[in-house]
Amino acid sequence: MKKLIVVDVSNFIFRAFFAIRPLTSPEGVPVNAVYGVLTMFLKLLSQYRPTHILMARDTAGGSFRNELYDQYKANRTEPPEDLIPQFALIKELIEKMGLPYSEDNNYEADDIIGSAVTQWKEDFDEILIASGDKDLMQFVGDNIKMLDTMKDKIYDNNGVFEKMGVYPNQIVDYLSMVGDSSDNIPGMKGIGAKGAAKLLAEHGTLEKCIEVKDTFTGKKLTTAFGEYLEDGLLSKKLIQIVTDVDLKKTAQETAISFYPSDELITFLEGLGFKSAINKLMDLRKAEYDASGEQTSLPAGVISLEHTIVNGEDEFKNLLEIVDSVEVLTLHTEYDSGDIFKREVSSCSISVDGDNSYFVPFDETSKLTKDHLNHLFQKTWGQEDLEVISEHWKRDFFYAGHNEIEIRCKAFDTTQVHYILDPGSKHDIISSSKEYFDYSLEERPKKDLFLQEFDLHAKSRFCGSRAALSYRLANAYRPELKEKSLSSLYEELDRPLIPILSQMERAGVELDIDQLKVMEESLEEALGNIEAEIFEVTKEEINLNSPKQVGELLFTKLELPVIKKTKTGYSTDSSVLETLDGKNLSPIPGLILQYRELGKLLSTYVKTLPELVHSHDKRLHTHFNQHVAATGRLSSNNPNLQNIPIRTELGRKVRKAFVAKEGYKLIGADYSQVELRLLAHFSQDKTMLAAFNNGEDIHRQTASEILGIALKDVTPDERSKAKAVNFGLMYGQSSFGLAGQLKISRKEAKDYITNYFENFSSVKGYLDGLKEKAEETGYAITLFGRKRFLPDIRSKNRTVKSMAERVAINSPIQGTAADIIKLAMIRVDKALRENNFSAKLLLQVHDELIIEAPDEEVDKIKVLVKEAMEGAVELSVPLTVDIGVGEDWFSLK
DNA sequence: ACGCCGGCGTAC
DNA sequence: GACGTACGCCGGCGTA
Repeated sequence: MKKLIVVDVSNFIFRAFFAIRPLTSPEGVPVNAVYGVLTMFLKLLSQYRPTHILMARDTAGGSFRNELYDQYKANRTEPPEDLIPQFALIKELIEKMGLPYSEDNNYEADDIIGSAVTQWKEDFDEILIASGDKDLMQFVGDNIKMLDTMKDKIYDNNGVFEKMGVYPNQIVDYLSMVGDSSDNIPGMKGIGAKGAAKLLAEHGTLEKCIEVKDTFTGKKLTTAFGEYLEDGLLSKKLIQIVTDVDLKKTAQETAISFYPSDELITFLEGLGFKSAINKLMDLRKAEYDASGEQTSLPAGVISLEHTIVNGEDEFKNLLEIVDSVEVLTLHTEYDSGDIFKREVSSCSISVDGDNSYFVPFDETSKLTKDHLNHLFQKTWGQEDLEVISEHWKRDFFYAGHNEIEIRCKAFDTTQVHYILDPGSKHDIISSSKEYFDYSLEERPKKDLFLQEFDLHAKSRFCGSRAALSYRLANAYRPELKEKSLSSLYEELDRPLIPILSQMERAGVELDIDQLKVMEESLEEALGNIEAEIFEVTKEEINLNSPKQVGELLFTKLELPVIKKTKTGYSTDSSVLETLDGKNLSPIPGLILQYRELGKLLSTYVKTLPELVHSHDKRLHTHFNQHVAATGRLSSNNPNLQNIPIRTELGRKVRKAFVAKEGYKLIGADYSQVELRLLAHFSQDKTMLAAFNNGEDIHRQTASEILGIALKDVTPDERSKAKAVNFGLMYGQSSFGLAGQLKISRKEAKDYITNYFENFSSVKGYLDGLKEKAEETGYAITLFGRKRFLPDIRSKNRTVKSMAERVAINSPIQGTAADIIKLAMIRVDKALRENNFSAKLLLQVHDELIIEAPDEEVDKIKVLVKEAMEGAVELSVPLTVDIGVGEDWFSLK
């Protein structure tokens, strides 16, 4: 994204001089304009973040316009006495700051600006003209906008029209008629702002007006077009800005590389600018990225205005504003944490990133539910409107639950930020800091849902979020394009949002009675194990405390220390298993049992029933789409993506996840997606053949690395091969594999060596991933999802290796995540199009759980299998296993 | 009383 | 130093 700001320096100087109270340097020289200009420059850099800048300066002499018209600027008095010495200081300031500038003895700053924006239009994605001079509005168009830094307003085509009553291409004609008293441009006497706007609205141009002037009636108009027509034509010549001045610079040469030099600091010290120096010193501490570009800047000032809308007329007025725009933020606040009972307590709308309208709908509001529904219909209900929100999934949830139709285009700032940089934070406070160095108010913790805030505080809190969301969306759009991530958002992550919201609404039925039975038996078993342990130790400790368990095992019982943690002895399951294998004491084995049961009890059996919702007696998890850096979903409150399956006992928890009466659960899981992706990406012949022949991949792997026949592979050999397969995708070392399989490092190393000899292309592929990531700075999935890995260029070997493992894992895990997201969209679409009542309930990374009425089950099985297997075409088949049952345990 | 962190264990 | 991505429980410790 290349963004040029062209600064009208003289304009800045005069505005700064009059805006800032008189100041003098330690030496007694007036410096208020210098100070003001410096502040404006810094604000420009931090708030509008240009990549390029050009300071357009006037020179001392007159311009060609004085030859054209001796009265040009004749009404200008000399600049105020206090300002005169400051011109040279500002010139010096610009040079000491190293800001690119341009000037020409025969032309004014306006001409430099006109020439720059005209000649370089194609070189930038966006150009802002920073000036208060209306004349310059004539250049506004496609990617050129006018920036008023004093009011923090940006005028595009429509903005110019709103302010002036005419479009940018009519500005010259407009000013020719109206005149400009500051430059002593006469205009046509008798025509004012309204008259000119009206004439131009009717006839388009001054020339057209002249053609039809004989039809004009009214004395003023006829005199203006008679007697004062020449004035108008002369005015036009004076107003027209030259666009072919030789700028003596290329567009590239305006790139900013601003770093506060010692020289600049000394200069400012001489002027006595202490606070500005502090700001600049902060800037020195700011981070610089690999290319030397600044990644953070000193605090910018964004001034926002918030209007409270709490009456019929204001509401109507707001609806009119809403009607007139194509994009807006609608920030909703809800009144309770109960997802089914919550009501909207307020809406904040911003249509420009500067102003917000706060519409309360709580008990203090004069507006009714009808108003709210009307507002939703005008926003969420509009197909051609883009609505920005920081939490669209919540909005979809509310809308779905309340049968409000959403037809607009959803711009989710949180999700888009995640796509732009999945490894970072995505909340609006962090993003506002990151992009604008703007500190949004934190949500007050204690005052739940803002109830205790007064109206103004609420409007400020919500309104600033709405405005900043708007600004963020503006900043994200070009970045999405630039990073080629638009279609990922539009085709994958955005369509998934309403689907996730619908899954959360659906929830899953939990058989609490079953868990109660399980709870009692677990409690009893735990009591027994505890008693057995204390029987031996003769001392009661808290078995849930790793610290106390460590003391027991290694201090009291003096068992060999296997592994240490940062804080002391490790007592994790691998340690306990090792100790148990040595038969030195019954305690390690008992603690293992205690841990397994305790985990089940505390995390699942006791906790899940507490989270069943009174609304429908079902569990409603939250699926998070912007948490896992690879592109996976995550689930919380409760986490339904880590329900036990590996141990016999743990797996029984799944019996409590049941289909509702008359329905079945359908489980559909991708078979070995990640390994299939490894085969596809690496194009390894052996691996491709294994999958294409429908072999058991782990058995096949064992056979290859051990050099034995498929039929001779033992279960133990197969399980070791499985560990090798998975380890590879995580970038596991021989050390790690050895530790996991409890074999020697030598043995582990041999496995890996044998693996790479037999699957020769895999090694090349994995090494290629690391190299590619180091070269580009990111890891990328089949669908183009990028994960930026600055650490991969680190000099610290540990840090670098970590990034390399991520570079290996992310494309595989991330592509699998993209595939199932696409599958979910396909499944949801197919269910809808065929009017099935079956619903998606859960996603567990490579598995979908659907609840279907008994009579739909057979059709849904076919539909889901097709939708999932056909999500993407790979070099190996992508197969899905389907099971149906009354509960999650019994899927067959 | 509350929050944060470490250790641990569950899933894919 | 050594296996990727998550969430959540518990104990322990520091601060209120």
